[in-house]
Amino acid sequence: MVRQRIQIKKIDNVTARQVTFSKRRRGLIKKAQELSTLCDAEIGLIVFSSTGKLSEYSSSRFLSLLFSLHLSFYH
Amino acid sequence: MVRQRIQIKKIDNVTARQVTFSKRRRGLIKKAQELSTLCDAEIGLIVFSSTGKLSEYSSSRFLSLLFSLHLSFYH
DNA sequence: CAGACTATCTTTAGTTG
DNA sequence: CCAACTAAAGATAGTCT
Repeated sequence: MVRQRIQIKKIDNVTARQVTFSKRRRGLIKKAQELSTLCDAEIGLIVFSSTGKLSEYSSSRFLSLLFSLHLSFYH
Repeated sequence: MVRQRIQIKKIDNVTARQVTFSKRRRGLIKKAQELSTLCDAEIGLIVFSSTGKLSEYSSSRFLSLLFSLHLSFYH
């Protein structure tokens, strides 16, 4: 996306992959936050990195919304 | 983000909010796909619009990964 | 290995059809 | 309501420290 536009395929170099992961994960979460705020949407996002680390984002009412859906499913 | 930089707060006009929602939802899912591919990450994304519509994205092995975790949690 | 920088690419707000 | 366009803002690959 820059200097040279990159191809969207797995980055082989482990270090480069981790760097890109941390930059883009931040970007993705920011975009999710913005969409949630601008459009009043409820968003849940879960990311497992290839090294097994977990990242998550959920908008303020996402989890309670899920829980309500869960309740209405069972009752 | 453009012409005039917008503030990140809820868009009042319903039509404008829906248009922005559909543009940005597409962008968000694209970014999620790219992160998954580039960095070999497993990603799950759930979006409830303010009108109650559901959108989702999950990378190829995300759901089976969740299911494995579920199994190992209960056994 | 984490942060700062920046040239360049991508996304998108506003507009028009 | 949808799609195309475009100028401007935002994201980021590569680099350097």
